[in-house]
Amino acid sequence: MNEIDHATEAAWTALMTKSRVLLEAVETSLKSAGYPPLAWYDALLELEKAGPDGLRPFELKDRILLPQYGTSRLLNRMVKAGLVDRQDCLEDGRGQNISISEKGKSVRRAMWPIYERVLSERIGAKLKPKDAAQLATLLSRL
Amino acid sequence: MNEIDHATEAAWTALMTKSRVLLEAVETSLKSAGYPPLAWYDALLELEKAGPDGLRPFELKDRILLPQYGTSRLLNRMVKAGLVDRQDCLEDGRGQNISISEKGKSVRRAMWPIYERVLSERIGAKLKPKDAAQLATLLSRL
DNA sequence: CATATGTCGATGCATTGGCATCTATATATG
DNA sequence: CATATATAGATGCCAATGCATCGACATATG
Repeated sequence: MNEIDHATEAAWTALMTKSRVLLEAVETSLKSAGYPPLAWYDALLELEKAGPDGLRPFELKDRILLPQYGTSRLLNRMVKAGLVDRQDCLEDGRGQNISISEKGKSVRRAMWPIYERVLSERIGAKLKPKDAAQLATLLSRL
Repeated sequence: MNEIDHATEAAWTALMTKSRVLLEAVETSLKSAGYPPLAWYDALLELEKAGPDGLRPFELKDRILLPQYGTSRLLNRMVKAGLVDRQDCLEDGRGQNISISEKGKSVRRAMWPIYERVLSERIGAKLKPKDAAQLATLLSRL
């Protein structure tokens, strides 16, 4: 089997279109409020969830779906911006531990209302919770 | 209203994750088969659908969801690769007409089986047509 | 222990993308 | 018609990304 049916194509097209439009809406809102891109939020959130021990870069990259070099550079920028702390890893001489700083926490907290507002307007207002849940379920099967 | 419910958040997360993973799968397949990125396919398809008169760049940009400067540069590369032809626009001295070349048509045709295979494996095999249609419908409401 | 192989993270190089701005032409307005 | 404003498309500058590869350390294998 290889030919795709019309519904598959429609789902793909809608998936690409809407994800791009929504992502751009989020990015635009964050930027115009003076905040960093969404990728920074994702990284900050994962680091905050990981607790005070933080994460190794290779662990983080799997959670934020960024390539190894992309994660390396993102962390550089975030260190420079003072949002995360980098320290040498004791158990593994090659590695390092990344943890969120207080400033990082506060930036993440400040970004959330902006982010949430877009999601609320663009998704919450358009789909009842049941439909949103159904959407999530269908997507999770991909 | 501004607080988002759990289902909205789950839908958003799944939307971001799956769209990125699927897109990357498509891009990887195309690249490893020696073809250009998906954006080129999209542009070629729109130009082919537009017929022999082709499209003005500003028309194309709306259909492929690219910023003006992105479209300008994409077209540069595609002209250089010989996939599209650019000619001055008669009705508007500022503008130009872009049309797909024979080579462009054949490249698009050759890309499709690669593209389709990924969609088939990643979507068609996972969702019955009815579910895919349901997914498309839910997404279309966003 | 010595060597081969694997994993972690960084980086040089080239390509792509974002932003602001420019030129040229078109259209509107007095 | 003269001037102001708007639109089409290109581009300089800088930042971000992709790719390949590197150096450092870790682990497996003889």
